[in-house]
Amino acid sequence: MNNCEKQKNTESDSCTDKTCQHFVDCSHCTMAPICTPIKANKNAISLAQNYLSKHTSTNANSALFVKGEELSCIYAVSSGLYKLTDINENNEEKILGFRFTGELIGEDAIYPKEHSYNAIAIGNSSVCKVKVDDLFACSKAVPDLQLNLIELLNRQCYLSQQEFRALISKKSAESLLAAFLLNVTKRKSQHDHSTIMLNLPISRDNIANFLGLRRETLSRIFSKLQKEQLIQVTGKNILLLQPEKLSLLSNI
Amino acid sequence: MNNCEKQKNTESDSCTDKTCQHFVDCSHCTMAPICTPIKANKNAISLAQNYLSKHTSTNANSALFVKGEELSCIYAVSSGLYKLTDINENNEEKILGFRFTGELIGEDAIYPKEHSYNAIAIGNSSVCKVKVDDLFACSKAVPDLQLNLIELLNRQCYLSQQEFRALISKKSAESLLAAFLLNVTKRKSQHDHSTIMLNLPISRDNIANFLGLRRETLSRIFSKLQKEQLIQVTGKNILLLQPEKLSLLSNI
DNA sequence: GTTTTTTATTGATTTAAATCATGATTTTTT
DNA sequence: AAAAAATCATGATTTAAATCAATAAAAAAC
Repeated sequence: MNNCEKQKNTESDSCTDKTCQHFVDCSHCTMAPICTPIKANKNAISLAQNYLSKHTSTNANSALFVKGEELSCIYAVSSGLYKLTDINENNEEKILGFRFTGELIGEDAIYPKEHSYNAIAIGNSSVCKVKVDDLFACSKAVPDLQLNLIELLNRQCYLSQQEFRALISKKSAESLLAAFLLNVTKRKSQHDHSTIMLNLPISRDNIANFLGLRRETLSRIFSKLQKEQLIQVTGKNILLLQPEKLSLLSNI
Repeated sequence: MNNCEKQKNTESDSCTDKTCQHFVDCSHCTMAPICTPIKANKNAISLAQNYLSKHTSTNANSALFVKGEELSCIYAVSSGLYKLTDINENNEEKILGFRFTGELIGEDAIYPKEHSYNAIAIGNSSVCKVKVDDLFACSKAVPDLQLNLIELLNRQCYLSQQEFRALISKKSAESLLAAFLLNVTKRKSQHDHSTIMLNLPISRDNIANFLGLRRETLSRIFSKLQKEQLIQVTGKNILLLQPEKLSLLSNI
């Protein structure tokens, strides 16, 4: 059986598996829809042995995979946070998005069969992974699995688009930041239901990079929103004092 | 059999079917991967009757579907061009993307089962459509169909992301336009292999809207690029005189 | 073919964000 | 615990794009 399952059964906060540093609860795992149909189908179990998710961790600032790498697995973040990046002509990093706990990574490489970005851990992080070849082979035998897979892939496609949309309707720096904070809050709340207290372990530089702003500009906007009592920043924690006002701002 | 097929067989430039105004060649259709496996499988034909693609047209400035509408079909553009839009608080249109011949529309609604944007025809346009419920039911019976479907959906997800990336990585108005022209050229060349002569029936207002620029700014950039001999504009036709230089511009 | 409406260009001015510059915090290393 | 490095904040100045304004050119309507 998969490592996720093992860890869940230990009911422990730490993990005996050397490849794993965090407690993982499969019952809330994003990839459950493609793991559970297998378990209900005895004929499929042997097929599935190869693909069922394995848990592995990535050290802070290390790559889970890099751009150009051939697709072998798709991943679901089980702890921590990853940034998706590309390097431009001038060797500068451009951040294309972030992936929080419960979100998929690499699933958008199924078509060109090659990763189109680098996936870098922000802080020590971990993922569950499934081998795509085995997954596809197995899904031929288990119709329910296929439909779940399609929906799972589509869900991430939808989330990625939402993340982009917050950016391209771009108007002022202020509305960009407001939209970003709301987008992240929404995504994180799917998992931990903390709607107004955001723990955001992303550096200002990284946020500015993603939003296409200069660090100085972002810093000024953070100060402005705080002065106007819309947010309260305490280190990496951001308290959204008036989410409705932020929402108005994000739409202007 | 489906209407696409019929039209192909007529070998005519016009179509007797009242719902159809254009010649359609199924052999190059984006949705062929989900139509052809069916035809090779006799048992599946009866199942497939309901979902196999139907050809329908949309008048200029009319909606193929609107935001919030429940997902019933996914579409492949067979002629013309659609814009994907949303309406903001101030009742202003925001263009989220364009879909050219051969590209899918609505496929990203599979997860929330509800369209997240309006699809509006730019000029008289047409699509092939497949019913998703029937398609999914049928794909349970035909494993090859499912895998093709996954790949097809993922391909569009990839293309959509490329379209967005052209927007978020760039800073100056000039690099935005350069990236847009190259992105569109690339996408259109997949279909008609005209790499440097772009027929772009999108108004300046619509391009500016999509790029997040003001019409005046876009107009100035068009003039600038033309003065610098990078492009030559003749009405709706844009000749990319120096694509390499545009590419350099787009990366700055 | 002419008028009306829409769409596109170009100039002058204002403004929001970038850039330049410096110091303050925070984090990491030793 | 001190030193070094990285990150963050804020002021002064410059700049690119927005805004305001006025035509010009194309489409659409008559």
